[in-house]
Amino acid sequence: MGIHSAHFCARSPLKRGSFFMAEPDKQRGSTEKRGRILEGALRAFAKKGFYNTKVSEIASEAGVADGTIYLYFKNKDDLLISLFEDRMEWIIDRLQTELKAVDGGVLERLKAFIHLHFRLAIEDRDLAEFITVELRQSAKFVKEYKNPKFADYLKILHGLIDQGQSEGIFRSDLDSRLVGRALFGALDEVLLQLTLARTAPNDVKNEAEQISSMIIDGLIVRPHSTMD
Amino acid sequence: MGIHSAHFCARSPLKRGSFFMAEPDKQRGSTEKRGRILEGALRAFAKKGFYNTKVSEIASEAGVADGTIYLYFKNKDDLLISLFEDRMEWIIDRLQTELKAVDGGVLERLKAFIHLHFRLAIEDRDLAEFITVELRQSAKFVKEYKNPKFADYLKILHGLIDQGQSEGIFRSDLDSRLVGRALFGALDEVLLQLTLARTAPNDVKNEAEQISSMIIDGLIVRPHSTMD
Amino acid sequence: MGIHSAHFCARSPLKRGSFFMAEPDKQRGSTEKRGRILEGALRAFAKKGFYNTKVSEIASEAGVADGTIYLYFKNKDDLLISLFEDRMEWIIDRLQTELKAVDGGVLERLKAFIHLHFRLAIEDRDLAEFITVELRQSAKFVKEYKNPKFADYLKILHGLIDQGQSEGIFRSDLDSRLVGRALFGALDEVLLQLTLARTAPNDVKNEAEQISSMIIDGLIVRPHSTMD
Amino acid sequence: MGIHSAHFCARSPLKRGSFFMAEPDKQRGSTEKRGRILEGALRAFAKKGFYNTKVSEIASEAGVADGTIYLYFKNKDDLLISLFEDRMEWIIDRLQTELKAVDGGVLERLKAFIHLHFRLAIEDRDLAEFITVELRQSAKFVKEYKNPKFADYLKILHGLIDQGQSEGIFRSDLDSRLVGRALFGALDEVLLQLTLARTAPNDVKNEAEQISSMIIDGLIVRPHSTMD
DNA sequence: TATGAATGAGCATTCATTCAT
DNA sequence: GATGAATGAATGCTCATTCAT
Repeated sequence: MGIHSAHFCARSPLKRGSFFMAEPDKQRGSTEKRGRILEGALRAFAKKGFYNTKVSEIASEAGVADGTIYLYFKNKDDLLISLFEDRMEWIIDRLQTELKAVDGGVLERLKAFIHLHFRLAIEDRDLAEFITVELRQSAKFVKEYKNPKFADYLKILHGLIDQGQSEGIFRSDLDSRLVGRALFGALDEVLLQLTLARTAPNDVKNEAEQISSMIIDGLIVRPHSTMD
Repeated sequence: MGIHSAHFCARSPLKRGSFFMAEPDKQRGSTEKRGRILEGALRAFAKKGFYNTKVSEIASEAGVADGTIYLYFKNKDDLLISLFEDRMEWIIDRLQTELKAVDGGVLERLKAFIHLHFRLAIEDRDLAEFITVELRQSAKFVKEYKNPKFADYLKILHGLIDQGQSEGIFRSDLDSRLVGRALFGALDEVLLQLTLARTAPNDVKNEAEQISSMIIDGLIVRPHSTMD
Repeated sequence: MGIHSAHFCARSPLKRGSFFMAEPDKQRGSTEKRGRILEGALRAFAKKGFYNTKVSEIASEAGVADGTIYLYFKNKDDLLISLFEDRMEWIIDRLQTELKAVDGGVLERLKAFIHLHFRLAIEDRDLAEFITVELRQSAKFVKEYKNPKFADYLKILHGLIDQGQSEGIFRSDLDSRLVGRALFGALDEVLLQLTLARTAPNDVKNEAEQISSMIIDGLIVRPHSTMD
Repeated sequence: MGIHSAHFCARSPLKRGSFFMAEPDKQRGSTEKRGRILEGALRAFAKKGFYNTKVSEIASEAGVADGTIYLYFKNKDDLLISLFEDRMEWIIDRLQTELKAVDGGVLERLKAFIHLHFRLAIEDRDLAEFITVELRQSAKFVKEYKNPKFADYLKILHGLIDQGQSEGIFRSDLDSRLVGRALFGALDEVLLQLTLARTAPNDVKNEAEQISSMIIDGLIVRPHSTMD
């Protein structure tokens, strides 16, 4: 994981900075252990996939005992779901922060969205592999989990499109939810290849540009649409 | 499976053309059983996913004994891979046939490709679910399977883009392989939603139009690109 | 199997030499097939042991279909037992014939017995391995089989000792059944080594001499016994 | 198993000698469980043979769960091999201890060896049955196990013969390894009968005397050998 | 809290036996 | 009789989960 791993823990671990180490310590110790388990799970799931990863492997990646995992998570499924929630929450937070900082209109923010999507993947390959590969399976087969955080993620995309449409920048003959889906699918599939092939960061940036260009050009209003 | 199931068997089931039923009969008997098992597996995998499907469930879906499966497939992994090969082969055959029949240029053929992609999904929902959900996992975690048939599929898409580029119809500043991937990703993700939501066929057609329109418009050469 | 294999089939396969091949053919065909299965089983059991040998392996060794085996034997256990019966019967026949031909007293016949025991093992290594390795297991665990043919074999040995005792040549303070057992055990164990090590025939003869000498010298009446 | 079972555990169970029961406790707990499993396996193998014994039967004999067995042994084969190692080690230890205590020459020690051999069998019938019946099969068919502990056992016997030969007490025209084998074979076969027939201890002692006498008299140097 | 030994339900796979041809 | 595809009961082993310490 390395340098960036701490960034990926949504449950802000130590924002208080109290002067006393008495009782908060235990709190932090716990939270830190929970975080270690999630990191271990991420690493393991990225490497071997959810179904091929043993709970004991996660434990050893995390440096805790098998049983400890069950102090923080109900079961293996819950661990997977929690990992999604945690990472997606972090991703969403970051997306929103960075999008807010974008200086420009909807078009620039959509481009920023796409570039950030790829940038996150470069920063944490394990996370990228995990999400690209496990998201579909788990959404469908891990109990009845509805993956609300992923829905939130899509809502951001969807919102951008909506806004562009109401501002008259994007074609309004397209269903914004559909466009969001398609865009996510395109990004996700390309990312899958990038992570599996362990493409170099520079190339990744280039690919992001291309995807961005291809999609955007298809979305902007123009005199003669090819809509048949 | 129903009406269309027969269409999805790549091993052409009736090659005989002889007037006598002498020896082909035995051949067909076992080919048919192999086919039944593949169908059962498809149904079961679509319903519960590869890892949650028991071999005995596949057997009972197929109407054969558990042990029979091992007469036709080495193990559960091999069954999954064989199912991919078989269905992808069939899809590719059909794609090629229908694309050849398209009256028009590259643009029309790309549109036809997209429509056919969705049409196939409507014809066999189980197949659509199976491919959208299991393709990624298995490509990565089922032994070292490299999924050559899927590569063939992508090659068709990739070839269309290439041709469009050399004919000056599509932007040549885009990497055709990347575009192919992105397009597949968009189609696949949208299909995933359609199948999971069990969307009505009419809406599917409409969605295909939109995706087609959105993508195409981004690919054609126009005076002012937004390429940043 | 080779040259000697035919010798080991107790059910005399074709001693008649009739001029007509009409109906005897079927008879002989059957008997011959039964013999082939027994030979295949012997080879397979010698190579991999009863429990590690699949019925289908026996079938393929014998050049028949799996199901054919069940036309001649009730089940796998029965095949094992029949093989014992058949081979032991043959061995016993040969022992009795050769012992009858021995020119000399009990002492010479006991020596001949020991030599023949080893000689048979050299003639058919598979048979030797089969009997040394499988006899104990099967005697104990294959149903309630009491191995009457093996009892017959021991009776010959036992009878020789008895006779020697009543003739005053062998010590009569020893239980003849016990001596028989011990002698068989010694021969059997040494043979086990010989067959596993694939010792050359010449050495085998030498070892037979030694065993014979060692045992005999302990059995004959002498002025000062070490009986404690 | 009963009274004597504890004796048969080679891993010396009480190495502590400390006054405190602090840390050895855990150690002993798992060693004890390993021991219970070996005892259960011995009982089960003696009763039904290796191939007819289910792992779950061993578990229930040992009073542990099926899975527990795999915490201590790699698989069923490993359990068998471990059982051999453990029991043979114990037997060898005891043989060496008792032989060292023998007051007398090689002759007395050989007699002691034979008597101890039988005595051990009476003390633990299951062990006797297990070794007499399973030794051969397993040596040959359980993986590539070479049974080094059994080789050690034979070495003791072999060493006794060697010593007797160099002291001029035993005939030196016999190969000591061959004599060792033959002697073991005789003892083993007689033991097989004794255990299967559940002979009374008194008779066993008598039989040991006879075997001992028969063999010894054949080994000592005498003016007129029958070596032919 | 934390541990990790113990549990036992669960499952892929095998293989002796059957039976339609 | 002969075949060998089909059967399905049987079983070794795994691994998520528990719980005594």
